[in-house]
Amino acid sequence: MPTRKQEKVVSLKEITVACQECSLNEICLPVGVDSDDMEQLDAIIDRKHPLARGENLFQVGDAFHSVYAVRSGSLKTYATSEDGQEQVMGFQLPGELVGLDAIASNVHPLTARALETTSVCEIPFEQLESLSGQLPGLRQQLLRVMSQEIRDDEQNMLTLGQRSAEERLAAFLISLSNRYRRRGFSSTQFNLTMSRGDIGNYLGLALETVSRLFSRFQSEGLLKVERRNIELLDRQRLCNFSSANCYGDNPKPDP
Amino acid sequence: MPTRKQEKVVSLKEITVACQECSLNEICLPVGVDSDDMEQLDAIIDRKHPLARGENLFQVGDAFHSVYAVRSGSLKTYATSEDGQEQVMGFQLPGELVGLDAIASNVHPLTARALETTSVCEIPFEQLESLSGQLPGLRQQLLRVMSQEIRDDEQNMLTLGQRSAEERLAAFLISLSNRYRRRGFSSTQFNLTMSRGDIGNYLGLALETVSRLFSRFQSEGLLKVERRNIELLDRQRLCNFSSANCYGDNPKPDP
DNA sequence: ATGCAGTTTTGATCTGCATCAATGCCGGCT
DNA sequence: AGCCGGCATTGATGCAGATCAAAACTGCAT
Repeated sequence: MPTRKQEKVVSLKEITVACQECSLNEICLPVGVDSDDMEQLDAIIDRKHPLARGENLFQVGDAFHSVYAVRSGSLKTYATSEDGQEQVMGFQLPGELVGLDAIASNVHPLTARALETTSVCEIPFEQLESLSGQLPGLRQQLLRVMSQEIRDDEQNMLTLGQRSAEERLAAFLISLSNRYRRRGFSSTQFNLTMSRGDIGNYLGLALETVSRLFSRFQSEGLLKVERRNIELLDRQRLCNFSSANCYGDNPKPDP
Repeated sequence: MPTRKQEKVVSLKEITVACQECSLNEICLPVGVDSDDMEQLDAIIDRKHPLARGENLFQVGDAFHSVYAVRSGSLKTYATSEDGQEQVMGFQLPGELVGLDAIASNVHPLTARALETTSVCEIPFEQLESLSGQLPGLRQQLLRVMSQEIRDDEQNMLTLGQRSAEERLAAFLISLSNRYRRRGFSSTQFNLTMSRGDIGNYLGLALETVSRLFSRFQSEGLLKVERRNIELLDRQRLCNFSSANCYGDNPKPDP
């Protein structure tokens, strides 16, 4: 996350912010839910106190009761195969939902771990589901969010299936950049909250390959990287590199 | 599909089968929907006449109006990148739904093409969505189906991200086998309705690699392959090969 | 400060699979 | 029947990226 200076000094006392006042309002579940309805949604949402870096929100095999929206910080989700190795499935930034993959089986198929101090909203699924029966806006939004997740996963399959290492990393950085911009953070300068190993694992690459590519991108003037701090210097060129469609990706420079 | 002798002689005249009488009833959307409710679901479903091999059900960029359930035959879904190359995202067998990835954007992000003569049920999404507001069973089932698709895509990411060519093909065959069994077909002998190229593309492999692996699996006594006809001879060993969890995969031999 | 553990970088080597190329096979069409 | 075009098999070669190895850096605890 871009700034995390305050993590240690902020009061751990829970500060309750209603959905209406939440700065993520516009990019979280409530999109498309009108304000009368939002009160009802708000009523079932539980704000938990923050997780420390390395703490698990839930683990593989845990019974499924709730989905979670990230309020601040970030998570990684990963599966563990029987031989013990991890496969990172995704990273969640503020405003994004986790746990939707557990609805079908009622058991979490992935572990969600905090990459930094992270707070989430807990949304009990049974209540969300039944509320969505009464509120068409909420129901539609829930379906849209799930559909988008399917879409994103398909995009990842494409990346893993036929992109080169360089294309994968470029696409990953552009995606992060877009997601940060959407949330009002800088899209050209941000902190990677995950390790090189996590990135490589997620992209199907060795961590050494990720590290080498960062060095090469830097030497080619595409970006500046210093440990986990990234500055994208030539977003356009990076975008071309990624062989993703970059339409509307670069509408205007950051504020 | 296992048997397709009748394709050419079957009457093209549409034979309407209500969901209640459909043999896919138990594995399609109606699962968990009681019979009173099913009549309502049935009323909005439109049975289209069959697609010929190579025909598209919908294409990239088409406006989204409906999701479809495969009744018989099979489809592949694929994206096309701007440089014109395909990425196969999945194969749909009878009882499976296509098009759920278009809800978020209202535009189909993939093309769905018939791999053989294929018939589908069209389910207008607006009606499905509003009906799901009234029928909790249907709503829950819809969420489960979407959640399962997210789950499956995650599984594919794992396969693409860190499995060897041999593990990928083994996992693919086991998955097909399971899906056929679920539908009441033989799980040990079936026809691949897709080309080697499609399989390779889907698995992130060159078609030559797929071909070589088939030959090798055959010489190792794992299976018998003759053109597109597959017979799994040692499902257990193949399953171990796939390094997927095979619990409950092999409960009993085929009838 | 100093030391230590985790992370990252960089270098050297190896290998699985892609790619290129050629031949064989089957099914459809005339 | 015989030809043609798409699909599949099989072989030879090359390379992107994995793996192995070691050094450098960062932050934390003493």
